[in-house]
Amino acid sequence: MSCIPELTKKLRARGYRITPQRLVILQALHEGGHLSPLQIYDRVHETGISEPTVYRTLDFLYSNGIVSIATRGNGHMTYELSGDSHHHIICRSCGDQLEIASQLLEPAISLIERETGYQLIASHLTFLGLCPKCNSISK
Amino acid sequence: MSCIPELTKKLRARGYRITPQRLVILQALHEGGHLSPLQIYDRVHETGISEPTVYRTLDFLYSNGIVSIATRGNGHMTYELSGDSHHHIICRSCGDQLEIASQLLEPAISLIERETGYQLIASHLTFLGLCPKCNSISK
DNA sequence: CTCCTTATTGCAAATAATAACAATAGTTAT
DNA sequence: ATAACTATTGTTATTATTTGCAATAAGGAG
Repeated sequence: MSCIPELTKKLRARGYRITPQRLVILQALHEGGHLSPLQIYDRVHETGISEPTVYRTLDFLYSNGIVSIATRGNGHMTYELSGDSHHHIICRSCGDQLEIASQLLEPAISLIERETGYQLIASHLTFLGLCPKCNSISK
Repeated sequence: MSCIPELTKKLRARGYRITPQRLVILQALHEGGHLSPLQIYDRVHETGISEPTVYRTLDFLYSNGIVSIATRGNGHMTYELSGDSHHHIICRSCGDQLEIASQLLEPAISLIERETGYQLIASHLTFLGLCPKCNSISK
């Protein structure tokens, strides 16, 4: 969806700067997929990047729609590159995860955009639910 | 949606226990609306409830669908009672919040439930977007 | 009502995340 | 290239959140 040159252009246009730290963290996310802040720190701290920078960079990338929060189970967040749009359901009982194709949500999203005037950034939503197995047990 | 007697019944059926601490925290959420863990702790610590208990109780209530995460701006989460179902859009640029009626999402949610077999817990979703004002500026 | 089982709590300590601020280094213009 | 402007970084210190474990108490059985 957004390759590096595109990204840098967009960010610079907004007055932000492209730093080695940001590129390294993007790279780590590219290689690692879903990662928590500390997992990212583990991967990059040998280059001299500090912990606060990891957190700040993730906030920054998140606010700019470049990474998304992939899961928020029990407070622990993991981040991943936005891009390929899909969503997750997590079973609140067994923790199982399932991907949802983005098409299932597209109608609702454009409806919301029309109703509210907002432009949504909805590349990775996470739903909480009960998987069929746990659902039948809990009855 | 779920009054206290109902709740206690449901939780006990699952093998959990109803403690004074849990009731006090529920009460605080009932009175306070959106609250962060530490805001809740401020409200209840005079009753002797410890900080870890606040966090653990919120996790517990969240896993059981009794409270929802209301916002996750910059990592700071606030919790609120589930129940009256509505959703939020937060403008990633100015932070403005808007409520979305749950009806807008209901079709998509039941579609997902049919497709996946999961039963969704989707009383409070948070979307990130750009409000009309910020959207026009950033062009 | 009393005993038993074990979920839940508080305490103390460890880890994760954020804030403040001076120093550094992208970026644009000269 | 060089200079100037200021976003971004690292350091240090602070605050927030989680963990381990012994002590407590909720809820069911007798």
